[in-house]
Amino acid sequence: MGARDTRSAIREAALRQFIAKGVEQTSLREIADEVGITKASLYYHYASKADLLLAIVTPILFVMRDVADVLDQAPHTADGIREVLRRYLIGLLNHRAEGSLFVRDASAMTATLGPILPELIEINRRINIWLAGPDAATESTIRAVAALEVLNTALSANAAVPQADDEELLRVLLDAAMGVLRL
Amino acid sequence: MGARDTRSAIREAALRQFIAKGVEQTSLREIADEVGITKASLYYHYASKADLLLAIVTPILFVMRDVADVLDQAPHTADGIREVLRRYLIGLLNHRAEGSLFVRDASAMTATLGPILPELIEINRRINIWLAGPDAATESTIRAVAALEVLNTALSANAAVPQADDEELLRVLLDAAMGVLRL
DNA sequence: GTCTATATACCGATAGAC
DNA sequence: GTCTATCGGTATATAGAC
Repeated sequence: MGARDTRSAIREAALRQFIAKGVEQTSLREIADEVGITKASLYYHYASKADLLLAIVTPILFVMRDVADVLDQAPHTADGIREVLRRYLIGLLNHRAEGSLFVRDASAMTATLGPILPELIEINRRINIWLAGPDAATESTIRAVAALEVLNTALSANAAVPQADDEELLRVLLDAAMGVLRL
Repeated sequence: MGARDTRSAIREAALRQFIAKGVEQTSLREIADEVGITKASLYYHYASKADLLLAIVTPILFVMRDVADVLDQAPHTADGIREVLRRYLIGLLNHRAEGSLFVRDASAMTATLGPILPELIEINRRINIWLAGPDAATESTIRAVAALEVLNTALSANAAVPQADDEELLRVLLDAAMGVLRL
């Protein structure tokens, strides 16, 4: 097995166990066991547990950057807002496994992800402010936070609504989030 | 300081640190230090870390039981649904500190809360099914999950929307959740 | 009830042979 | 790249004096 394959196998085993048991509840030995190597060999591929976790969740950072990049160009109209929400939701659906780590293990993320966490928080803040709109009334801000929460339902929908396919999740959650924003 | 006071002080210090740093990232020594006793003394009051965590989050179990108890009596009409959601949301607002542990540290909860977690999951499932209604179409189920997610926004609203008071959170989130359910 | 001291175990991480 | 062996640290939990 080449280096690329082993690295992938490590990330996949780690992601699976992180989701199943939690980040802190999963030791590097357990991950190595699943891959079929020793803990010391795992350290050859990833310098630390934080490094491994970072490699796993960076796709989420890219999704958020992608959304942030269109914020200033998108018109703050019903269609513009729907387009931003759609982009956010599609990104989550494409990376729901990695994304679910953030909601099921937010404490571990905060404790471990030094470099990228501030950027994620800042992007999230920007999206919230943009969604709330120029008036920035308290009610609008609450609705903006709640609308994103609706989209985050995509991360746990597989467990709660297994019969729903991605197209239906996209359509229903997008419509529900727009409703929360009263659009 | 009597036994009752020490026990309360332990729970309060633990809750504060669990929220600030996460359950797994908080050691019993750190909790004992904040209370001003030693770790060994803490063990006199709580038999284990799991025991302490259980004592902290049981109010949430009572809230959920309270909601579950009215499910079968409440009519499945707009008014009946609003009343169930209101009860759920008021319960969360009254115990948002304890409740936020479940969303920020769900993995630790799963790993630690043996006895009560199955009951919480079962109640959550019952509420979802009741909310989705007798048709149980996929879209209705998705909307039910998303509506509860909107209410859960109350748990993080203090950080995201500090200027919102509880009355406004109750009014806006309840309205938003009803909107998600198309009522 | 609180303490000091300790048992036991596992963790993340490293050294160095192959 | 993978291994064996180990370091240093901290965790939960317990024993027993006061």
